[in-house]
Amino acid sequence: MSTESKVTRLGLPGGGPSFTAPDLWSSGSLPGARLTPESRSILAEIATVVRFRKGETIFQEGESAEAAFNIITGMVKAYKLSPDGKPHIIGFRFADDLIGLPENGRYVNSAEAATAVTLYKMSGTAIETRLRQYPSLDFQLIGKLCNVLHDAQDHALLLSERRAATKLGLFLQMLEARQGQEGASSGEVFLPMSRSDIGSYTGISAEAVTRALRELSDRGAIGFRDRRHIQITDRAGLPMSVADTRHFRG
Amino acid sequence: MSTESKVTRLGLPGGGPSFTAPDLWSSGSLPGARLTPESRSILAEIATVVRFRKGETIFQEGESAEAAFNIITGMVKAYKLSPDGKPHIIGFRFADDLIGLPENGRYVNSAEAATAVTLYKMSGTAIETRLRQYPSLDFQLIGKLCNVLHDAQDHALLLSERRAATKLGLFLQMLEARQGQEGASSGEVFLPMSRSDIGSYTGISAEAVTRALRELSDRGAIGFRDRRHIQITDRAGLPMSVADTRHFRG
DNA sequence: CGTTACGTTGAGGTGGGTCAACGGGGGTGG
DNA sequence: CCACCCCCGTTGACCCACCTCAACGTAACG
Repeated sequence: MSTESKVTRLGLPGGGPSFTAPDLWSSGSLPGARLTPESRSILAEIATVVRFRKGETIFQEGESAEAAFNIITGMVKAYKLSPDGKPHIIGFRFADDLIGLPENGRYVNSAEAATAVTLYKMSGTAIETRLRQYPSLDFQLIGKLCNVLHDAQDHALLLSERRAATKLGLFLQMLEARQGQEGASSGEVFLPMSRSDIGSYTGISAEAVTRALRELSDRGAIGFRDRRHIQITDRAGLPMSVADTRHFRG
Repeated sequence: MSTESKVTRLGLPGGGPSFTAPDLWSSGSLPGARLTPESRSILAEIATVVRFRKGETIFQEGESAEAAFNIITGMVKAYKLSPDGKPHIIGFRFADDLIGLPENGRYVNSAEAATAVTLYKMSGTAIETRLRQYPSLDFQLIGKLCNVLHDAQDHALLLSERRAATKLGLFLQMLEARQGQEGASSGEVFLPMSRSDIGSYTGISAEAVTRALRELSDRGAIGFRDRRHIQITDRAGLPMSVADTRHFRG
């Protein structure tokens, strides 16, 4: 299923795990500051590089959690199973993101490779040992967790919107912010995932995704370069889709 | 607005902050294990007790985060503002819960006292100092964060459900699990919050909350003792509200 | 070039939003 | 202690946005 290659401490591509960790109370450094070289070398001792092909399952909800992962390249879909058994996407994870954090020894969600991905794989028990030894390390982990938590809360806020166009507007803003971190904020958003995946994340059907994008396009808020590349032409117009369409009463 | 009382290290009611922290990889102890007496006394040094009356704001999204809070008694509503300015409840917090965790020095959501509440208030910079000194302390904090994150993901899963009755079923299950931790799992759920608050949390209107509860009642899944106390009479029947009502095609 | 999955568009049905009206309970002031 | 009031909860009526299904167009893959 997956290829796994042992690497030496010095041989890790990119110099070892590098998930970003914003500050907590002291807002000194910029959001997105990476692990210190020191921390990275500590984690590099226990990291291996693994690869998954598109569509492969990385881990599943409820499984005994033996390792956490740090994405090097590619995109990962994080999902949970609804009570009726259908999967719902709870997040898209990109380079530098940390996935596979457990609770009580078990994964709390599933993860699937949305594209071909390469990951650092770190044994949980080894991480735990290192955390107890190096205070600065888990301090950065706490910051990362706050970041993931923030994402989850934003997702919930998106899901509580009623109109499909508003959901898509927020979704595009989220993607732009993510992609803008690592390049010029060109105003163009890349959608690597399918309409169906977007629907699963935003809580609407794939058809409604198409129609909502068309609505935003008709409204002049966005433009299409192709089906996977969207230009944001009116950034302020994205979230306002609720207020002005609101049907007033006589 | 709020009463604040300095307390000595030994004088803290209950012996100091006591938020629960489940294990990460090593699933040795039960979920809900509290801080060790050692950790609590460390935090007790920097904790004060504060009180808020029902309806008072504890902190607001975007404010400079000077302190984190640990609930002693009462219930707190955590909410965020939608892009259109309306508040959406993202969680209900109870005794032992930790609130006010910041990102980049600012609160990421607002909190309001839903009942009269008493809290431990801990200065952020003091916590940060302690975390750097005592590795075991922030290790427990990491566990707590995973727990909060899990809650946020469950909330998102609830919001992605379409039928109101299913949302309410999941909501009742969540409340029962929370309340069951600290007492006999009597099958009775207490709803301290208003219908409107439930609607805000589940993403539906207050009227729809009433109708969904009635639907569950008609279905035999729940029974009413009064408007705030619900008996769960068919636990398995709560989540199935989607599948069986599903309109089939000919 | 065939096959398959994805994307789009259209038509019809429905769940829940919205508004309106009423009932009930708790708090306040007389 | 009672009267009043205001807010919460409930119920009904109507309508719209989105789900569902179906059909077709299109890109990706061998």
